[in-house]
Amino acid sequence: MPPAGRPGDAPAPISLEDLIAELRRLRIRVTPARQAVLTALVEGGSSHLTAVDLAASVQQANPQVHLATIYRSLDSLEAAGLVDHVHLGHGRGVYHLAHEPHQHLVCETCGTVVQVPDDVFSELAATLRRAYGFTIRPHHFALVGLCAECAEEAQAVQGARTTFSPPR
Amino acid sequence: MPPAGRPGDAPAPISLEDLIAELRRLRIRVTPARQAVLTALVEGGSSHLTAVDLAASVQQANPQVHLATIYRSLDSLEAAGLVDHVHLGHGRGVYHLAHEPHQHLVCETCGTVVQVPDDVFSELAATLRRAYGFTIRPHHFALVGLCAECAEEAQAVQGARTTFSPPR
DNA sequence: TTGACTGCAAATTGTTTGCATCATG
DNA sequence: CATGATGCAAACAATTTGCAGTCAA
Repeated sequence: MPPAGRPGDAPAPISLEDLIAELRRLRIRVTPARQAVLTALVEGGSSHLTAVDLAASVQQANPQVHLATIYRSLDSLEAAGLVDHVHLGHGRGVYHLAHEPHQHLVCETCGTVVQVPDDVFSELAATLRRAYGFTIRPHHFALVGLCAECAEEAQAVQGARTTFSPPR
Repeated sequence: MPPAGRPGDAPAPISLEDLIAELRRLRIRVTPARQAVLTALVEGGSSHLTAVDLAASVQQANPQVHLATIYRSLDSLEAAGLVDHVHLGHGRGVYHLAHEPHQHLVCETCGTVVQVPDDVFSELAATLRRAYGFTIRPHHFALVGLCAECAEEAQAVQGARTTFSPPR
């Protein structure tokens, strides 16, 4: 098990060159679009970028790259194992480099994303495998709930109907 | 948190009448559409119905009920706390009566849904609250992974590129 | 009676696809 | 040079919304 990261750990440094080398090794064509997407992801650090975010970023350097191409690039990069995408909430997916598996918690009130190290889930994963034969791959969906702040606030407003309005 | 159900509990029997009484108590109008949606959900038992499934079911008795109305009914029933919806995978949401909180595991290969009792998560929930101040509300998203069968199969095919193709 | 609910059509959002063209390996 | 990648427009699926008519309380 990797050493448990603390919240706020710096993202593991992976260079664009490494990623491109990896593509070459996998016999996956290194195209401008793919390079641009990877660049945007590397520059994005550990942030959570939607396809549209990535398109905006990519298009600063390559204005002609179409959103559809972004999606296709992401697909191939994901198939290659360089990229992961996660669903943070109703619909939109976000992408990040796959080199450091982590789980996401999203606050359904304010949209804050908390990253937690993978091993927090190891116990649950073991339980589920034992009891249900099910192997979770938890990275693909965020866990939804309330961040510290919003939970506190919710306490305060206690009594008002709890209508969940996740940021859309 | 309500008292945790035991693993394997039968779904608590809730009658249409109870649900409608609840609506009345909450001063929420009892309309044909809402009754029909509740009926479909009750009849559906513990299955996971999409809005379209529900529309089909509802429309057998009330053919004029529009899908948009199904969505609006579900919204109000959910706001009232009678219904929950969960995202099982890319996009589509499924609805069920809210009387028995449980977590969903979805196999990303075959789409099988496994329900697990809430209390399997209590430990994780405690950990996350302690370490991150985050209160998970896990019902809203399914945990994705591989069911026993598909995990086995994946073992067999080991070596082939793992391209995730969740049933869409 | 009246405000909440409904039907319908049309808009939105996020993502995918067909096809002709282009460029990597 | 062949295959796979791209740009574009158009298709898609799931969900939401504006509006005018209808109905539960």
